[in-house]
Amino acid sequence: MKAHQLKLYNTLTRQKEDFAPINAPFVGMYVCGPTVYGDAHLGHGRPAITFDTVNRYLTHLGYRVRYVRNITDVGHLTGDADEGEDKIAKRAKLEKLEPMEVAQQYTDTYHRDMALLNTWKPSIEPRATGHIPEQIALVEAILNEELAYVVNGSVYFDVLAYNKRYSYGKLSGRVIEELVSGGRDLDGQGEKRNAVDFALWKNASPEHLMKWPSPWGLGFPGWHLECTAMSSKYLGTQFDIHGGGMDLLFPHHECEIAQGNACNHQDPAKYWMHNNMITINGQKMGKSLGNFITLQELFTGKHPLLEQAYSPMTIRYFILTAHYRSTLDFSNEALKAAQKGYKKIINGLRIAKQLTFIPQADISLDTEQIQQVETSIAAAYRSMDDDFNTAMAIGHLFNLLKKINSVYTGQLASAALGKEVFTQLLETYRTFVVDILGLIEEKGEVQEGLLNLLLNQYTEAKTARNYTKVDEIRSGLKAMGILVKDMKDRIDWAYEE
RNA sequence: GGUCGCGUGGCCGAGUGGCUAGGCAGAGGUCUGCAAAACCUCGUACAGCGGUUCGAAUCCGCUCGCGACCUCCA
Repeated sequence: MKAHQLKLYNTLTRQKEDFAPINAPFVGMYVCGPTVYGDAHLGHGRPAITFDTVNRYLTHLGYRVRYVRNITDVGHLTGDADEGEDKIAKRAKLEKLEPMEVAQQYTDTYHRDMALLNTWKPSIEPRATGHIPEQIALVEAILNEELAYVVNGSVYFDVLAYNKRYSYGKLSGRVIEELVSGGRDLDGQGEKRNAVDFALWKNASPEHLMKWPSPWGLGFPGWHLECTAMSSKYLGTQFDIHGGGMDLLFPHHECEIAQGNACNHQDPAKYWMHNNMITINGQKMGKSLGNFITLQELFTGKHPLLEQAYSPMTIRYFILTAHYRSTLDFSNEALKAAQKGYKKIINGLRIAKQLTFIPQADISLDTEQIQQVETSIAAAYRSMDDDFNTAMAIGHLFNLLKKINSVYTGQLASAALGKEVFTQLLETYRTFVVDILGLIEEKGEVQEGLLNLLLNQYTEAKTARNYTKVDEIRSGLKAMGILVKDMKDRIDWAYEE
């Protein structure tokens, strides 16, 4: 294995930095998970796939990753600044269910969709409601530091007091004075001393469904607190990577940094990574805009904007063809192109599995071909080392695929590459596609035994020059998504692209 | 209004101061019973206007257009 200098873009410093884990070979990574009050949509797919790929690549490089991704099942309020209603409780009222029933239901569908997208499960997936004591302890610690205050059974973080000792706004680049003066919600400040303050603990009204006893009375934790509680519990007070969507940068992640410093006197994470948004017609796809498409709708094609269904692997491939820090625009055209690209990659995988090295004494090494292969392999790794540039890595994979296909069709002899390079070609391709990018063959209804029977018939008919029958079989299989490929010396098949 | 980012060929989407991104679509070719697949070749793009430079799509400035965050949001 070559030496890799992985670089990643750190939102905190706004530049690419050499990745150096605090305690190599161990890597601690925390990623903000979903609030389980609705079906997962494309926007949830992006961070899940992005950080799954980070996880996969770090693992590939030999790091031992502990990947923690939370489930938010309480504390997320609707409406403005700490004044709204709990999202899950709201949904529960609508559906006449227990809040935990709602949370369970959407946790299950989230897991189902994430499995379909072939994301690895997190090492630990903690729930906010399972960490109430830890969160209460944090509130007490922050109160002890005199960086929070109690009002009517609620506790608020005192941002101005904090900013005297630390620096609030360093992640998002906010300037505290502007936040204070230029704040928009002049009306709904309520109990807070200042609009920039945020809730650590909220007093629960009598009709509130989810509430716990605390030193300040019955209540529930503020949204930002859970991530601090769970990340520090499972990864320590300072860990390597904190990930999430760009929309969480402010205020959520900013508040996490503030809470971490207030309790532990250090920044919670060394590297902050943020994936960009998925847009639709140039606008962010999100719940607030109501323009989101759920993953299930994509998989089934049941949505007015969808011209057809797109498989989970097509979605995964689609997301990986863009760099994670770029916005990615949704369109049927782009999805269809992704579908074809994905099929091409996967057919290459099938082919790579079949190919073996054939020594041929009469064929000499082709240095130009060898160099092209070696260059592409190195470039694929370099792309991943450069802030997980999957889009570029995929480009190089297609170059490798061309070589594989050339060997497959007999246009390039494996002997011309030499055994070592040939083996490396197949191995690198497989490793990137399956292990790193997480693209796998989707279980089709293809029964290989039946298919081979048909293909034998096909070959027989062809030998007999019964082209009517040949065409019949070919078009019949095509209707089922199978392409028959007439090779020089044999018949093969592929998924239709 | 404040902060930040973006504008690449028909579409999507990478990118580095001079060296082919790639995919999809399209054209031609090889192969083929005909196709398909695969492979080879091709378009010669970087919002506009200035500037820095031997040389910029890549650096700087301005203009135009778009978006994100500032409020729950992946």
